[in-house]
Amino acid sequence: MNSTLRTSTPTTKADENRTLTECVNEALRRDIISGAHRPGEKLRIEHLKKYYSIGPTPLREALQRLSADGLVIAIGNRGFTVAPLDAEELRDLNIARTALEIQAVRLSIENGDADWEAAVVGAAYRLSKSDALLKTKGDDVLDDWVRANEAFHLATVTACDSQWLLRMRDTLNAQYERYRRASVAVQRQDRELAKEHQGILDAVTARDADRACRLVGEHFNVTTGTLIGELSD
Amino acid sequence: MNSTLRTSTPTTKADENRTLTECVNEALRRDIISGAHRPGEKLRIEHLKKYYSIGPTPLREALQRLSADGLVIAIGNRGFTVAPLDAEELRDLNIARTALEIQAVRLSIENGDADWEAAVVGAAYRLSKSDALLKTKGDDVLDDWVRANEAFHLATVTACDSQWLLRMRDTLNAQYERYRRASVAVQRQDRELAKEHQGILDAVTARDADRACRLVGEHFNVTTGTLIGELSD
DNA sequence: TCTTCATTTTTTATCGATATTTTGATAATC
DNA sequence: GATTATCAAAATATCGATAAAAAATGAAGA
Repeated sequence: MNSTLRTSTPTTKADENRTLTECVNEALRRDIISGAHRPGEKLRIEHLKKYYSIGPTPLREALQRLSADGLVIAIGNRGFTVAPLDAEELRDLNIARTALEIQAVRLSIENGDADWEAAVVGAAYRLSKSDALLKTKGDDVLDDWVRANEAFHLATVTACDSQWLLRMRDTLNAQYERYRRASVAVQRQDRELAKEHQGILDAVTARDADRACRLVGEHFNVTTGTLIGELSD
Repeated sequence: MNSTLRTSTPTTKADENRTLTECVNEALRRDIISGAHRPGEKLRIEHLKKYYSIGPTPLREALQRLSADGLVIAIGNRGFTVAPLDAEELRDLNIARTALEIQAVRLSIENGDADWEAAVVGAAYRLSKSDALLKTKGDDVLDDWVRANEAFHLATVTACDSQWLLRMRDTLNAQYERYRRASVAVQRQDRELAKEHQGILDAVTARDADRACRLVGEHFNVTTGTLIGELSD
């Protein structure tokens, strides 16, 4: 029943059993995070209807959900826009996501079992491969690196045993990803990202929560600093 | 144009300029937090249509927004239910909200100016009055106490200078408030709540961030412990 | 008595049409 | 010339109706 929505990935079998609201919600989310819909852009219902080949009702429902997530700004009687990007907000965002990440890492180190630790080591190894590849090749491996990077950081927090912590973290990560994608600095690997990740891994396997949290905080601050610098240009 | 939605508060002037989606969203939110719609309850569109005297479209839009906030569970083709309450989730929730609150308090103490400090003192004084009243009288002052309590804690964090931190905090507070309301322990003032609040105030005015964070964390844990104990009965 | 399957009923999801509101352009007034 | 008023055009919000899906009902067979 569901037709393929105008976005990169083709319709999967899983889509069959989904409502149009869910499909268009995910498509819009992807397109906003990836930058296909640019920050500040007006999201006109009539336009989106054609773009995603869908009626106005599921569209509006998806937009309402996204506005609760902060990816879309909804103003009564004045429609919807993509949430804008702004250097000051990025600083703000980094504060909140660091608070959540650090607590999640701390709890994971306290609670995590051997399987968790192994998964972290695996994700770190995967990321180190992608890191190395990124230095030689260019854009084509960037998507892979972004996924591996996210997967590594996610692995470090999965044992925290708090769904709410992870949920809030997800929400903020989606926001943060927009800033990362909007930047060209992801390609410029001036920093020794690999070493920072290795340091975090070492602290995690040593079960040194304080050190791990400190390193994660610094890691986030450096990344954010780079992005802010670029955004202020 | 907007008719009064079936909820306690009467239509205010501000309502005039709001969309029905916004109105019903707030009404539903209030009614879910207050417990008028009980945890786990099925939210049937047909029923709500009559209850709030409104069409299905703004209703569904509001429900989608609330599901992004976690107050409502939306399952495709199976409609909406009020998110259930559960002792394990409360523990989880408390972890996340404590992480945010503590970081917000720490930043507020670092950034807050004299005006902020004065506002905290004022809110604490207001709360102490309500605290005292609660010991003698009963339910009729409970709403006032809930407001004063929330206002005090909010005052301690407003200078944190991170909208995202405050936004996430709001989301989790709404959830937490449901557990508080579902409990009868709010009335049982066994604990020396007033003293705990006084301790937090002292630490804040002394600009002792570490002590303030520790006290807030303990304060949250004790409150949550009481609620969990009651929920497990 | 318990399944299984078909049928009915209820509930949910979606569309198309309409009413309302805002925006933009043009004319009128100070 | 700047400001306000008026109207037309566009966009948004909302409703009622319909299509689609799930749940409930009940009959037939083991």
